[in-house]
Amino acid sequence: MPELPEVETVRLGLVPVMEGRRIAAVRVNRPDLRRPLPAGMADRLTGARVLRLNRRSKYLLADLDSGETLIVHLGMSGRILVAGAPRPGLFHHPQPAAGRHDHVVIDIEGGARVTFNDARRFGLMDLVASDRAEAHPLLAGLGPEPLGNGFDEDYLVARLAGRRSPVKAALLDQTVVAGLGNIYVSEVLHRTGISPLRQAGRIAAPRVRRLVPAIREVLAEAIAAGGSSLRDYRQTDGELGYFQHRFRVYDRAGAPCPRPGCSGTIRRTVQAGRSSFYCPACQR
DNA sequence: CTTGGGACCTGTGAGC
DNA sequence: TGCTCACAGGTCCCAA
Repeated sequence: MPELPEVETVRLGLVPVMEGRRIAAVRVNRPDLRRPLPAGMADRLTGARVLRLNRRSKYLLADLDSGETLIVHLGMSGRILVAGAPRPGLFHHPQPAAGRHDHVVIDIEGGARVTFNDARRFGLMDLVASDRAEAHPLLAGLGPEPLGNGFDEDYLVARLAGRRSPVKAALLDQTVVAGLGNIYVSEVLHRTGISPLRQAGRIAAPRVRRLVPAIREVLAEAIAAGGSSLRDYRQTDGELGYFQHRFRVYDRAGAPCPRPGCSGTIRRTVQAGRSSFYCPACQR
């Protein structure tokens, strides 16, 4: 579900309710996510103050004043929703009913309630010492942030050189660049006129270089749109993202290619078990 | 080392 | 209405 833009949108929604605030209470309804929740998580979180909320690739990282960092991944179907708590002194204002897959509920001092909901339970949480967070096995192997300084044209040319896998797979490889997923790879390849089927190492360098600004553009536009909502994904206030209305190829099999002057038809194919969408007429 | 395939888990929509 | 199948924003593990 959530790729980098969706996770960044969630982070932006959580910053105002979590940063600088103390965690008042934590309830775990189901500890068996993709991996078991860390031992004693509720106790280790309770009372800690959130210093800063960061993102690395598709991971959210909450640095706590306890010296630990909470790592959260949303998997395919994970959501984080924020609700205001009942206001003291007022007529009782009930919290929204607990949802079917509300696995972890975090109450923030001052009244906000942050709920982690994940139907498929491919998401995960872990707690690590903050000074060793980057070395965490989940994070250590990640490639550069596509919106950061460590990602540029020369780097990508070098990383794709010699690769025989399709460029679709190469861009989904989180050690090459961290944060792209199935939607945005398809969108980037359409914008650059590169077929997802093309072998990564056999794309001329000038075309590889064009991928870099295209990746940055697509991600930035999607973040500005609050991400893409297909099924599960919501912003933290429950609103849908709206970048799905701007998809040029993803989930649009049979539709005419939106590229000006192109008369092709969007096609769906399967690569490594995942759908790819592209225009066979203008993507080569 | 790289690459592909299956596994993990639940929900939804299409087709019969 | 009810069943079955395909498919879904991700990642890990294992075999070739």
